[in-house]
Amino acid sequence: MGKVDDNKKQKKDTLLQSAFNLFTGKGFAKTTVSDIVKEAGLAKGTFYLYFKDKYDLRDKLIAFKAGQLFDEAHKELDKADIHDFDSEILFVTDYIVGCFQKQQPLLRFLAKNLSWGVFQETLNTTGSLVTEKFYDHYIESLDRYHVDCPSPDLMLFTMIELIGSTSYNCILHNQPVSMDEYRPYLHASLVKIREVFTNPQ
Amino acid sequence: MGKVDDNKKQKKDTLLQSAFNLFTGKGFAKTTVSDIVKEAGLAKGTFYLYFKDKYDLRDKLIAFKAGQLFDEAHKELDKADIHDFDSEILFVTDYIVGCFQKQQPLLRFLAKNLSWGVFQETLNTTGSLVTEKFYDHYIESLDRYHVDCPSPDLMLFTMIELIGSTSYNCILHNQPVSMDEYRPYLHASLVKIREVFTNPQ
Amino acid sequence: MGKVDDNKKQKKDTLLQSAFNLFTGKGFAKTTVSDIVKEAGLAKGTFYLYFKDKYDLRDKLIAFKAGQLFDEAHKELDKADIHDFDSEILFVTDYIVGCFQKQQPLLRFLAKNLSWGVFQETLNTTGSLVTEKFYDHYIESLDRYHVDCPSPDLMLFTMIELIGSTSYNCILHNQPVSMDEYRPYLHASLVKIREVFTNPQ
Amino acid sequence: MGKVDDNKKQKKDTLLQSAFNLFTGKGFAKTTVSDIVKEAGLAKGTFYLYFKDKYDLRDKLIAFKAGQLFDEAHKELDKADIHDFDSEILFVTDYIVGCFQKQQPLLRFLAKNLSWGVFQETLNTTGSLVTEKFYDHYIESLDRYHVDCPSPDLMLFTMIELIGSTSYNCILHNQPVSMDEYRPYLHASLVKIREVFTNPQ
DNA sequence: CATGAATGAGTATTCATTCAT
DNA sequence: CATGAATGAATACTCATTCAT
Repeated sequence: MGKVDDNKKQKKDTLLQSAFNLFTGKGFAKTTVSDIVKEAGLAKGTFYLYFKDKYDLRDKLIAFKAGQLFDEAHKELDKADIHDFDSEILFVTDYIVGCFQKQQPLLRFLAKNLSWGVFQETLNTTGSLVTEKFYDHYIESLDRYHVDCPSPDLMLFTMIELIGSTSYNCILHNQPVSMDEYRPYLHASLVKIREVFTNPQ
Repeated sequence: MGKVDDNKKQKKDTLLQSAFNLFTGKGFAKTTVSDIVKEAGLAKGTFYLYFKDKYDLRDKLIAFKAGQLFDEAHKELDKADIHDFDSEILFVTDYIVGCFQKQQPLLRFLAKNLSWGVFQETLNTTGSLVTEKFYDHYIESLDRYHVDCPSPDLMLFTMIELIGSTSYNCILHNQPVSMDEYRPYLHASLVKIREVFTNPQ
Repeated sequence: MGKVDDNKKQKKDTLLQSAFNLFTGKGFAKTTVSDIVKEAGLAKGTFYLYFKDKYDLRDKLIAFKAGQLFDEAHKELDKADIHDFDSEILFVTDYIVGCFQKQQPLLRFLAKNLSWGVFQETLNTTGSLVTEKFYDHYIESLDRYHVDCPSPDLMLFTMIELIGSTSYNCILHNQPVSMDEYRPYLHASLVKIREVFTNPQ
Repeated sequence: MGKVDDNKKQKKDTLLQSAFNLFTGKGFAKTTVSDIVKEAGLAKGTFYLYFKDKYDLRDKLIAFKAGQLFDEAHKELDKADIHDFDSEILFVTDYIVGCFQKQQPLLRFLAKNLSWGVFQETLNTTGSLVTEKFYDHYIESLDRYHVDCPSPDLMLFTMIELIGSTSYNCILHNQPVSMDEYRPYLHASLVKIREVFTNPQ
């Protein structure tokens, strides 16, 4: 990668980061392209060199941030001392929920976008293979712990949807209860969902 | 209610209906107040006699449409010949999912707004008590079928979130599978969630 | 016509006149919609209430100005004491050429647009019947002076094209000669063209 | 001319040709410098090595294309077996009109630019002497056929203007009639114009 | 010579909102 | 109450031009 390409990558990243700050700060709708380039310290035209429009940037940003989140969760999981499948699920759940609690703007932005669609997209769109690693680990864990799960995708889908949508309400609006109060129920529900999708050995 | 009030109510409803058509047709962001009044056959100024702005109308519309949906589900449930709690849950689930399948624009609009927040809002905001009836029925059913559920709100919340977010993906994008393929898993998951929140007798 | 309609007509005319001043002053391409509304003392949005865009205004302006020119020529012809067909032709020619000499910006604007296409357009587009009167007079004159002209449209077309395009060069650029020097040749050519299209009696 | 110069000439020609395709395709105003260099497969900066701006290129292109047209007409005339002055005029007229009919984009581009001004310009601007040859031939023919024409430039001017502006309407818009229908009248008019500018022997 | 990333002034166009009728 | 003409701030997007490589 030459000097020019380095420079280009850096410009693009600056735009993405500036946009993220603004989107999480004042919301997507109220953020203008002018705001973004001003924050990034670049010229208006430069924006259009890297993104088709504001929506294009947003989509790429969602995929990027979601991928990043799964990647971090995966890394932490590797470090942790866990020896059964359910514990892995709950660990990742807690990690993601913890991130959301610490970074509510991130949650607000990813909001209800943390769904299967994005999960798929991060796999394909992102140059990096971050989500792929996470997914591979998931599949391997099923095998490692001898979990007989005929439809692993559907199980993962169900869990991600439940985590995402309950986080939104409990963390951002404390509705119907805070996430700390809800977490035990979420854990129990996830384990039960695991039961639905797996056969006893 | 006098003739004038009738007239006013009718204008408001016309605006709501026109807005719904446009929001589901070309999306909220791309729908302008001009579009709405043109579709409604009213003057621009008239809009502001009934709504503060586009966002005000949208919020009222979400509450209205969501309330309507629950109300219909409730009415159908009353007509049906059902004699246990889980069957009631699955009946309502199937009714709502069925509506979404038939009216995908409705799903797209309510989309991920069909959450606890809206559910609460319909209870308070809407003049009508539609959702209240649905909620009362739910509480009564727990009692009628002797279901020992210490946190009925949390159970309802968990179910609504799961139904809403999985519908979005399975119905609108057939991702990861179609709703018809996913429904058995959704049913099983809901029953398991019911177990999480209830104590055996 | 009510007060409001009067007001609207006046706004539209103000925009047309302001645009004409600017188009003839600094050229069509360099005139912006902002310039036009500023000159007219109106708001930007008002422009789009009356015209689709700058091009729409230009087209309407060409038709309007061309029609006006023919109308004036026709009125002057009515006043003049002329008793044969060729004299009428030369009188109108001189009148139009005279206008162009006095109002070179008008010539520059109408430029090579003073062609059969515009002539037709003024007949249809303009609400007024100005050009129609001119055309009717032309047809009647052929009859009045017993001129046997099987294709009056083609004759008029040929003359208008020749007058328009030679005016452009001779008046605006004095190329190849000034209009005063060229006029005798133009007259002679027009009379000869009349001969081409008419049968001797 | 060295290899480098060849290369330069070729780049310039590529730009001219690309611009011509685009100008005739989507119009001058809507064609951008970016479009031109993309079509030419060159870099943006390269454009400015050869032309001052888009307008500079256009002017050179008009002169070039018009000169080319006259040059071809002249060459064909040389090959043809023609023995009187009027026939030469009509031959050239038919050749030019024929080109326009076959290449309507060319007509649209040269459009009303095919005037005395351009004719003059091609004589001076173009490095080549193409138009000069055409003009010399014209002057020589007057002499050869003993045509007594005191103002040859004015005669040529009148004819070119008439041919150009009638072609525009009849060929591009079939207004007021098609060129095939109009051609006899054009011929007759040109011969009559010749009469205007020449003295009988 | 050639490149193409970067620039940022410039422009068209939209649209929520007001208010005189 | 209802209207819809008028407003003008706000914004997206373009594109000619430059200049470091």
